[in-house]
Amino acid sequence: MLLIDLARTSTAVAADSARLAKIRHLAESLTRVEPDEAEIAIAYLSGELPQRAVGVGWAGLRDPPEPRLAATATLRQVDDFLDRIKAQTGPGSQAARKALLTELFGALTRQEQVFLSRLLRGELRQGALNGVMIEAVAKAAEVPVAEVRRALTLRGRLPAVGAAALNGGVEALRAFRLEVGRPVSPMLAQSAASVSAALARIGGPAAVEWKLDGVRVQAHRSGETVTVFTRTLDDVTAQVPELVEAVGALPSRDLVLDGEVIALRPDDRPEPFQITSGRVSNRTDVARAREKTPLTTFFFDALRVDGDDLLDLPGEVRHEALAKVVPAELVTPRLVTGDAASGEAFFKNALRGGHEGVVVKSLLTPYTAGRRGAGWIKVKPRHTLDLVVLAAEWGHGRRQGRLFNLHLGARDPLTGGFVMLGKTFKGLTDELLAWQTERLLVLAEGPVDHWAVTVRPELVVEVAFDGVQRSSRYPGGMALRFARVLRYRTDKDAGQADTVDTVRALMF
DNA sequence: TTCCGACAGTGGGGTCGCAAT
DNA sequence: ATTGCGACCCCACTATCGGAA
Repeated sequence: MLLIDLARTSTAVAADSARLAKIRHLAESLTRVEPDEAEIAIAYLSGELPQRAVGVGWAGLRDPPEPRLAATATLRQVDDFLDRIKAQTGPGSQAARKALLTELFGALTRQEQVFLSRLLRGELRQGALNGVMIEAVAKAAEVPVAEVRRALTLRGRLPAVGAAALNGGVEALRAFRLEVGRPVSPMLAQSAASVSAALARIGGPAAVEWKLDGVRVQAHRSGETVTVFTRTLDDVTAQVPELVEAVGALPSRDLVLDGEVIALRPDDRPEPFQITSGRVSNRTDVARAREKTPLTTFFFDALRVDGDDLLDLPGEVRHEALAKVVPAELVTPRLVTGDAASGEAFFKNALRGGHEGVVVKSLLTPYTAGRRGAGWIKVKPRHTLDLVVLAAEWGHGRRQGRLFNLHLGARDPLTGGFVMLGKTFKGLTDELLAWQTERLLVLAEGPVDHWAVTVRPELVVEVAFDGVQRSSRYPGGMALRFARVLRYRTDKDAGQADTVDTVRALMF
């Protein structure tokens, strides 16, 4: 199949807003693809690369060569090129990568260049990614969607699962099993404002568990071999020796466990997320990193124990299996209750320990990987501040022509000025977007360029956020985590905004 | 030789609008 | 009315390369 074929499909998918129409376009394309190119086609049309990442980003794609007029590149040829680009490492690799990229793009038409460039930047913007592709694969392969989902849960990668469906049908999909050593898509959680709300949504007794602000891990053990994967299914075994040792010491030799690693201080309070994250990412001197920042593991689920696959069993049954093979100190603290007051008390207790919040888990639901099912609901406290808009950036895509991303500042009583604490674009409705664009242009100070607009610091917004973290980016040395707009405070002027001192007090 | 800027990639994430159910 | 999905981006960190000091 030619790349232009996929580029055209992508354009058609983007042009139709109806999801079913997108699915039709994608499925039609998949029915025509050669068996040995199916994996590539599925990956490209769902915004992924078979190589995952090839070391090319925004900067490398800045000035492409003149396009060709005739489209001749096949999927296989493009894929081979990307393999070669990815393989470039060591001295001179940046130039070599750039040269290969130029050669590749020089062989493409304009439409192919645009498609591949978006794909490489991870900005396909056709309104169809994995979720829609699952349906398209099912349609093209004439198999039930549930079969595709089930296989995807167990295999984690849609291109591989989709190719199996197209080439081997239901039978090939049923051949996917939970395999020790091969990561499963992790189960994700919805969120709720309070434990009572979460319990109400679950509608019965539930497990309330500490939510630790660490890194999600999936540990596999087969015999003496332990492998550890992250949420995105990357292998981090070498980076977390503590976890490998802990799992290696368990009595069971056949395990798949779900949990979290976190750096704790000597008093058992958690380090800031930055510390845990940095430790897990460190690959150059793990031994020294471990000495300085040891990791602690907490498991909260078991997907397989001693030959039994537990994915389809109720949460509480899986937890019982977990508790049987994992000592209590390695199990995430939890409370099973149907009582809102006890649940809230447990939540407060987790916060007192310095933790992020809790996850409320149904006792009944199976391990529904990859989708934010209603089986798990996270609850975190919410802080709010009234901050001043210092500038705004223009939006993209559907937000084109609207001032979208706000620069937020707190009042500095010492200087009478404002200290920037971060940005946010979250929580803004279309209506609010239109209003703020108009309002901010009136307040514009200095040039209105294509990137951002600096404004007189007069507009006050109420912002919610999860916490304050240390920052080397911002002059105040702190940044808001997960900031989102709640509403404009038109009743307040900038002089009534919260101060940097208030923010600083929240940092510890 | 060492330092540092630029870039890519990955960790953590929330909220909106739309289509479909 | 509810749910699922994609789009829209945030900040922090590490690793790497390659040019400057």
